[in-house]
Amino acid sequence: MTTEFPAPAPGLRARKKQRTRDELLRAALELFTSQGYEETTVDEISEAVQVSQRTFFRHFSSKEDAAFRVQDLIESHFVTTVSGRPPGEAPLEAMRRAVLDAWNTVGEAIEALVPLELHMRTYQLIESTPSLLATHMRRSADLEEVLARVIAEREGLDVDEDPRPRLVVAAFSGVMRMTGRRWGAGNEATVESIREITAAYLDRFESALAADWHRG
Amino acid sequence: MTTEFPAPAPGLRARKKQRTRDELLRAALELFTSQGYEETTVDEISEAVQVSQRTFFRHFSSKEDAAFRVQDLIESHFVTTVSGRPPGEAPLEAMRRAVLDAWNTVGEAIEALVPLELHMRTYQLIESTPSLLATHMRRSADLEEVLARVIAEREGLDVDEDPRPRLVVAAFSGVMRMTGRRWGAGNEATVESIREITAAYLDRFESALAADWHRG
DNA sequence: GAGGCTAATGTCAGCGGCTGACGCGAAGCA
DNA sequence: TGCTTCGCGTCAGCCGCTGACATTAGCCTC
Repeated sequence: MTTEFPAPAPGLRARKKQRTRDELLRAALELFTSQGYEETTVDEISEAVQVSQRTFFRHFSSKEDAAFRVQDLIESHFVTTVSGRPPGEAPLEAMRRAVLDAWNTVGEAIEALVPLELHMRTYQLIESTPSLLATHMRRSADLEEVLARVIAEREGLDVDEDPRPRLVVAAFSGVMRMTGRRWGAGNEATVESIREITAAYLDRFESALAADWHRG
Repeated sequence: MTTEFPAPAPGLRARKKQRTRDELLRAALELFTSQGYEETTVDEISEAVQVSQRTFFRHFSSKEDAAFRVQDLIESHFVTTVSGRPPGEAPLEAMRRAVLDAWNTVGEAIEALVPLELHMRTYQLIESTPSLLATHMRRSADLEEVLARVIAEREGLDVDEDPRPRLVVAAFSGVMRMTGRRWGAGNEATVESIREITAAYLDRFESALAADWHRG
């Protein structure tokens, strides 16, 4: 556990670097959420961490990059979880379980970067800031593509031949976007809250798909 | 027709202004499509029209604004057309007819701004430029909201009470986004081509919705 | 543990998008 | 004709972002 193979005990330099990165991220999100994204200057962020502006851009490719850093983590976490679902599950079921699972386990991973509550506020900010929302939507489209390929592979399908993987993912993503929006608009900025909303929407969605629409 | 109420015969100054605006738009799109959006400088655009950079920003709130000016026209044209459909038509049918109608009539309106073919190339550019695509998707979401309200009003529904308007519009928009993408990826950059693709996709979509899925 | 090597940061100069302030000259109007 | 308006040019400046070079502090080897 101390000096093993996959953990080559990062040296002081690496740790310092990581610390700077973390502090920059925290300061950025704190400033973004407290005074607005557009209103926050990269100079302000760097100054808050006592670092030059250039250093900020060495750690984050852009101001937006900082805003979406935690999302990166969450999304890759989700993709990994989906990939790990047993092959027997139907695609929608796998994604449903994966997203609920993910919300249970991703918390501590987030917490290692920034306080969970800070991320929740950041997400609300993304939903309410036009330029960030635009990027968020494009990123979601990218994620859909990745998911479609994962699902296609699970089912042994060619994503360019069979439209169903993309369709399932599109429907699922639609529901997820809806929940994200609904949650972002509300006041319950907690993980439990988003888990609940997600579960509720997915349940309704799936039962609506499965039910006989021509009966009650 | 000459000096009527809604057309107060624009004076020389107004015409000059309009001319400058048109030239700027054309030059911008021409440069965007020929050398790329990010690679084009506002200075280049202004210089091509022999005006100061400041003048560009007096006519366009941003570089992006120029890229989406024609889209603005098309979208408002489409919304107007939908609003004008007879109330008897079902929502999906109204939107289907509106979009096909719109493609027939919007051509000359576009042509009044820029050559049609230039707009077609611009659309393809939007689809293939990340930052523009992001904005495009956010704009589509805004348009969905507007459409949902139009549909809700047609049907005498409250858009915040009944989810169906938003659902229908979401499904319709999904199909439209798909056609836009497919068309943008292809080589047939003509209005006829996009009209054909649109009609084909909508037909398949509607029949898929209407058909009995449990029979061949 | 003294040397050189390297990686993280600071500094500086500069580009491109965008804005406010001010002045000018031409179009509109009395 | 003279006054007003308004479209435009100019200038200065902020902010996001980048390349180039200097500096220093961790590290690595002898």
